[in-house]
Amino acid sequence: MQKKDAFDLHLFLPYLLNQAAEASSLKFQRAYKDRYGILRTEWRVLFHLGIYGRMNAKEIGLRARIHKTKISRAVQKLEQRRFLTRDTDTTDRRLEWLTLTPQGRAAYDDLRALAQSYDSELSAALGPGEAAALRQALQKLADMAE
Amino acid sequence: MQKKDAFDLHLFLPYLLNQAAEASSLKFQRAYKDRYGILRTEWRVLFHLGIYGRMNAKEIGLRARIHKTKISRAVQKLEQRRFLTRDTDTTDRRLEWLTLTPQGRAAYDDLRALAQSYDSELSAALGPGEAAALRQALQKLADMAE
DNA sequence: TATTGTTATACTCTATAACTATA
DNA sequence: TATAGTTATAGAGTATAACAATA
Repeated sequence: MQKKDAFDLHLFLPYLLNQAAEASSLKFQRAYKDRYGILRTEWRVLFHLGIYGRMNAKEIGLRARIHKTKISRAVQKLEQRRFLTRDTDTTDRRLEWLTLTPQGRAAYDDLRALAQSYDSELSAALGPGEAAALRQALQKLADMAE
Repeated sequence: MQKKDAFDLHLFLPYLLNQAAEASSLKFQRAYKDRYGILRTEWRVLFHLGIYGRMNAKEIGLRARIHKTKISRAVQKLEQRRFLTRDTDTTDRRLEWLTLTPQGRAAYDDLRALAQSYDSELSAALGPGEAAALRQALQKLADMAE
């Protein structure tokens, strides 16, 4: 029996979101780490280049809401692993265009397939309607903090 | 126009969950940090003691799924801030019973009220039905990783 | 002066092994 | 031997200020 002012921590959204995010990230995290030795920001940058093609750091930062310092370091790592190449823009030499190498694209293709099947697995566990509703609610929350 | 094999990163559940968790945690995180100078694990331990009363580290770890080393450090910090006291169990001297001090309870009461109003705010932004469905889906995901 | 990207630095969070003291 | 809790250490993630090069 609970008191009038009872508070259920396990229903508190920020707490619950963290638990779910951590649990659902673990499996995928191990995959990109074990297979390619990359970290969170690095796979996110890899995916942006895989999905949208050639981009510069600024654009990636805007789309993924990642700070430029994180991107800078992730790009260095991905370059060291020969997953991307950098080309200075010819008219504005502050800009660097990033492109996946064949190796980078192969890693992306592999991880994307994995992400897709893992996402399907999670969606199936939730049920299709529930999964769609979940995505919508999460996007609302993510956008609130703009 | 998207290719057949297009993958929308922003619909990938682990990614989306992280974005929403981070966004929704920020505001509350600043509150407990600015007001009481405590960190994530510390407020979680504080809340467990506030909600359930006297507990030992093991019990907190089981309920909150926090590793014992994290709890150990959080308890030390909370003790330094005079938010809790430790009492060795009389029959099994390996056990330490943790109890909030009046200061600890005051901090809990303050933060709990804040958490409640923040949670209401988030729920209202989502709509009541959607918020309930969200909580249910998140609990399913959090429990999957047991 | 403003912008793109880099470097330095500090703090937060997580994971694991090894340890103590008790049982 | 097993358990409750501690310490040490490393790795991963985040945040911010200051900087160089270019516009």
